[in-house]
Amino acid sequence: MPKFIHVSVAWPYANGDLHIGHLAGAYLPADIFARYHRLKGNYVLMVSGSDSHGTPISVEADKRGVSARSIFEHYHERFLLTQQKVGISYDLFTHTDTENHHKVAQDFFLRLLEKGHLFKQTQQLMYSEQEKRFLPDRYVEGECYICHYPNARGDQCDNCGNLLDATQLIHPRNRNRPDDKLIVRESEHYFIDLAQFEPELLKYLDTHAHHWRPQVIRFSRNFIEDGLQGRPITRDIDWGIDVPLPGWQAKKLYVWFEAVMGYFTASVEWAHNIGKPDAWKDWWYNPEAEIYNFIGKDNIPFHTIIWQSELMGVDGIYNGDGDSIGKRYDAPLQLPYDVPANEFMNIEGDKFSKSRNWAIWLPDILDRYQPDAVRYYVAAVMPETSDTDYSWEGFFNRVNGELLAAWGNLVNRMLSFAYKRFDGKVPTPGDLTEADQAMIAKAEAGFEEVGALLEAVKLRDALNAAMTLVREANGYLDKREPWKRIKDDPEDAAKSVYTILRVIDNLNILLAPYLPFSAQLVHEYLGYDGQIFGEQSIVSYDEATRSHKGLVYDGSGAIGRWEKRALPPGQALREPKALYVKLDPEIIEQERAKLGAPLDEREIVI
RNA sequence: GGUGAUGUAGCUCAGCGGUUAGAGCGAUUCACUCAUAAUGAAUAGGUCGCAGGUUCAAAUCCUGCCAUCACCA
Repeated sequence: MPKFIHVSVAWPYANGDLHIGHLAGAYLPADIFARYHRLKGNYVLMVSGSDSHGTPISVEADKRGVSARSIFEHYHERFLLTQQKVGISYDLFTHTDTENHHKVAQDFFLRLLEKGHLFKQTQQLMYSEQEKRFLPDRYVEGECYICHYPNARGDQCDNCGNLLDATQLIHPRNRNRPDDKLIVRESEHYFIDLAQFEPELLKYLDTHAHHWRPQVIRFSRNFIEDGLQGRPITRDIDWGIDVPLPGWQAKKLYVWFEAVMGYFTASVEWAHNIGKPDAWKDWWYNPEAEIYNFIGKDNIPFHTIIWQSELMGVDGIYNGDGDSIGKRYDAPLQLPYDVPANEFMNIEGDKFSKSRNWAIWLPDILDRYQPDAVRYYVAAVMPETSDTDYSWEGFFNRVNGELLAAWGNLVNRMLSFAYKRFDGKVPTPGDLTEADQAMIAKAEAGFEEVGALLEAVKLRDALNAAMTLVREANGYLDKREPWKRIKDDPEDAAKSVYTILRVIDNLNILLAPYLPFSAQLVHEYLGYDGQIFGEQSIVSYDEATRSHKGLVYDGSGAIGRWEKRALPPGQALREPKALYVKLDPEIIEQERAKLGAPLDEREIVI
């Protein structure tokens, strides 16, 4: 029975390009996981989108003197192109400024209000007399009341690192208008009453603890033990989703409150786009479905506490409960089954920093390196259990020494040998020797072994297991020596060459979730037609007042299956070419020299 | 200050109560030449941060300390 697998992927802030941390933290693990489940024949719905709201977008817009909208549209476009280029196979990658997202977020708000999960409270906030508005914390500067550093920001002090309350700063001032007068003023806001959900949250964590990563469970439990506070879900800003209440139009929904809903709203949008408006319920109301949230560790409480509370609070929404679509499942709204949060990926030993440009930008490196090379290295050092380090020497060693030398070379050496010496066809062997059969059995057993690791979201271990089989295949060849036997015992050479091609065919599927681009090439060199995976494309969608673009995946033509493949003897091969570009050792120093230096944005070419 | 993580071969890491502590890379030697000089085999290399404790048995559990880091005050 196929399973319903929802792959919810963290929503990137659309205020700058995607970098290697995004890829390692969420997008690549999600994509590998989704591709595996598609090969298994499961129903996968993988969604994400650009986070269009929030202060970081406004800050970037002010810095450049343009509108918030133009900032997020610019980066949304670049996110689409970047992720298409590196092969992140979203069923839908949309953004949070769609009419659909606005409406669903407002409906969530109203339903939470109606069910008594919200309360109103007055807050003290910094108000600008010149701008006639409440200032976001980042726009306020002043003397730190802890360490007395004179240029602390309203949200955090860059000198002592403490998080600050903007209203307590000594001599507060408007960052953009030195002569402005700031006063503390009261403003009324809605809060979500998280404490109401505590017993259910603890029960939820208990029932999932056995298959969650230990650090995710620990962090979530500590968060609850520290005491769940009401959290404000509205703000006095002008860029965001309107609070859907009379008299509240000047305020907006807080970005953290509405952005996590994107997993749900994007599912609803996807169903609408494919013309089956209630198809999303197969994941969100189906008790058999499994929802996985792929995020970075900085986001854990939002995805193990806050999002669950929102979902519990709106249970029953759009499920035959006063809506036009009707009921499809008689079950509560589904909570995430697993939140496989990744740790951080540092760069050459130092933390990522946008301001110092200590970063590896995806559009930049995808200009120079193959997507599968980047995917391979990032998967090999994926921060699943602890922080890891991206180093250019590591990239060079892994790509040249493992991806190219072990796997690419195995494919190349035997496909070209078969192509030249066996008349461009898969050899027709007689009875295989014991060693041949054992080698085939080992490769076939990989579907169980690697598959179990992938299902447990142990992606680095799964890759290691597949690469171990690659090494064994190289070892097998060394013993069977078809290049010698072709001279003295051609029948025996036919057996070992057939065996190794068949092994390559199987290993290629095991590696396909990691290396989708080269897997397709190997598939074709072996003489097969058709696509292992579906097609990605960028599509424009119109709503009543505006339109937006999304990255979508069409798997209808995909023929790849996670199962043993019996390569047909006699099948015509296609002339193989080397799969991977060999890296020059010079790149190590060249790339290191780029770190920390300013980098201009360039057009992304697919 | 509190909480938590990390500290294992030259490097990157796995192992988290039980036979002589493992893998990949790097080093050395040998084999091979089909292949992008790519592969395979063998060898060398560790008192598992330090000090105590629990146990028949500890890298693995407990306590303290040191170092590094993260989160929260």
